[in-house]
Amino acid sequence: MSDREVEQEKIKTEHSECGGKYVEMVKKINDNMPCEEEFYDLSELFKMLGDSTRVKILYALSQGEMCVCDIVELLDVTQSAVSHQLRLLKQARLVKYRRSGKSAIYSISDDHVYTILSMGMEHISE
Amino acid sequence: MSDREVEQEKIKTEHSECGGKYVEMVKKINDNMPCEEEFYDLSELFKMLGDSTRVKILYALSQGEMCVCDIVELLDVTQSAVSHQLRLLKQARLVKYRRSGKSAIYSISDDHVYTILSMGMEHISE
DNA sequence: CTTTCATATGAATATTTGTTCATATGTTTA
DNA sequence: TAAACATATGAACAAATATTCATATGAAAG
Repeated sequence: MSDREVEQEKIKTEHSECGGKYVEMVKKINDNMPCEEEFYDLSELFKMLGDSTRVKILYALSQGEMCVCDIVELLDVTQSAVSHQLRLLKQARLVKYRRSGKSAIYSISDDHVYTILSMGMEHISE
Repeated sequence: MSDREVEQEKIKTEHSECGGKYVEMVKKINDNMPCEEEFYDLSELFKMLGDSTRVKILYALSQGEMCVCDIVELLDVTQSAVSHQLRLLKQARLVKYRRSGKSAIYSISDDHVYTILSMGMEHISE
């Protein structure tokens, strides 16, 4: 009996306590549950959007590419703080950048980011 | 001169240092910038999705309503932890619940939540 | 009315995270 | 090459957060 089957048995038996109304459904969901890593990645993605400084940066960049000092002006945040957050956003591949002379020009890395942001904005305006 | 106008002047003058290529754009964006509160709410929303326990809970509930002990079975998390997280999700109005006998039955509070989740999942599978 | 089951919650703890400060890197201009 | 500017980064600190443990509440069954 595989670990998975053992787990299934556990659900069938132990779970019957609380009415058992949802046991079958839970069993079915359990079979199609995304793996740990997917949930981790998903939460990491949202975590990046879960800070107001970063969300402001992303909003700004959603209006067009700009350099770090533009962002510093636009938001009321230290250059250092912006730079640290940009590094995180870059690591998460939510933004990309290129150098142009003394400046570093940042931009949103793909449209998905913009879509998720808009979805969020739509949601909160209710 | 209003505070806003003073701010505008600051952008025009101080900002000209770094090339000035984006000054006009930044000025324009600054005019249409959502307020602090909106950014706060937006980041709070995403913060709720930015934890793997909560994201698992929401995924589970996206498959259908279920009681706390179902969630505990499905995820590998303590009943206490689930309960604490459900409280946060409830406060953020991402889930709602009703009582049924001894059980508390939770469900996703509206379709937006499901949409945002799906968007996220789509994004990470690249 | 006492016991049992399902859920909630407060306090404590450990970890994560964001900002600040100082300073380093890299690029242009004088 | 030195000075000025734009950005990046390491270390330290403070604040926020997630889990655990113990226990409380609340509902149903005996």
